[in-house]
Amino acid sequence: MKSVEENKNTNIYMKNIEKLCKSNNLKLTALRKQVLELILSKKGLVKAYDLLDDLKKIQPNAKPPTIYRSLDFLEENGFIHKLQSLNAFIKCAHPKEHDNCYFLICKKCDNIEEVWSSKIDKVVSNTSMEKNFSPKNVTIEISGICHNCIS
Amino acid sequence: MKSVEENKNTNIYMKNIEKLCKSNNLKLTALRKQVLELILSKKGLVKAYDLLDDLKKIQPNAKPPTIYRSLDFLEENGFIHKLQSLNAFIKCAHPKEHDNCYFLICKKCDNIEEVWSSKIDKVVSNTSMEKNFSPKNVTIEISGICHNCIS
DNA sequence: TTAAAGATGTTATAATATAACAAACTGTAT
DNA sequence: ATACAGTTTGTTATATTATAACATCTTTAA
Repeated sequence: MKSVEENKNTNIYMKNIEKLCKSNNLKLTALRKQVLELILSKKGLVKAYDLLDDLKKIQPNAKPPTIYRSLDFLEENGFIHKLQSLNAFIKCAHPKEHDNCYFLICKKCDNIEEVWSSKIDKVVSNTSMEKNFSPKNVTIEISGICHNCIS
Repeated sequence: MKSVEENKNTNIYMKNIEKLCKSNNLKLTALRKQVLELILSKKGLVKAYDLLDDLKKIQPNAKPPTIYRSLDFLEENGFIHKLQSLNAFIKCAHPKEHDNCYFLICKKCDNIEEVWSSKIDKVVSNTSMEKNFSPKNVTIEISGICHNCIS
């Protein structure tokens, strides 16, 4: 059961996404919206097939492609991130506000912190430039122990 | 068919790995060595099941766990890397010489460059420290267009 | 209004990875 | 040498993650 506060935050988040889709001419269809809402309803990470199970409760005929297509749409447009090292998905904390971000993944409590840092961006673009490499997608995932779990 | 030069490099590489295993008290068994040699025999990336097919030519009874266990050993000890965004493996360019590294992955020619940079290391450890996060494993994969493919 | 593009439905299968238990091997203390 | 503990490998089975291919429906723009 979600708290009133959480529902409120989810609503604000969805309103923002709807606005962003409108202004970017993106089609947030009923299905895509439903999938995103399911992702938001989780505290942290979501696995594709867990999401599929959830979706099946609403749309019993949902199949893997149903989920993966929506995930593709949401990821391409920066509303969610895929954590490559975990084969899992998570909502973007600040959709359309920044390009690259990185993730601090706690091995103990599974908490994920999405961090944005101009310093990281700068280092990535500088080191890429040195190699005459033109970066498009940046994956930075750091697993370790978070502040809550360091005793 | 590999050139004389490539074979020579592979031999030097393997000698180094053998030395490292000896000094670190690691068991480079025949199987693990064989798997590593198969990885070295590829120019760049290797997929686990391609490797399995290769291994089957030598050991017809090899099964997925055969490969994955060896890959685990090789990765744990820093002799190969797993590219999380591609579900693929690649030899480590400088085994035991540095901790973290990152990868420039060309979308056009599939070339992978392994890069080490103290600047990246510093930024990762600094930003982690700011968040009171203790990093253990760092995944940095940058896909884009390499210097050869930028026209 | 109709053709083209895009989104979804559906079936099937590909690709990646691990669990669980048995057997063989390795090192070591006795 | 021997027995035992720990590690590695063999083996069967299955779990998990993801996409191909084609049909149908919807939306959009000419």
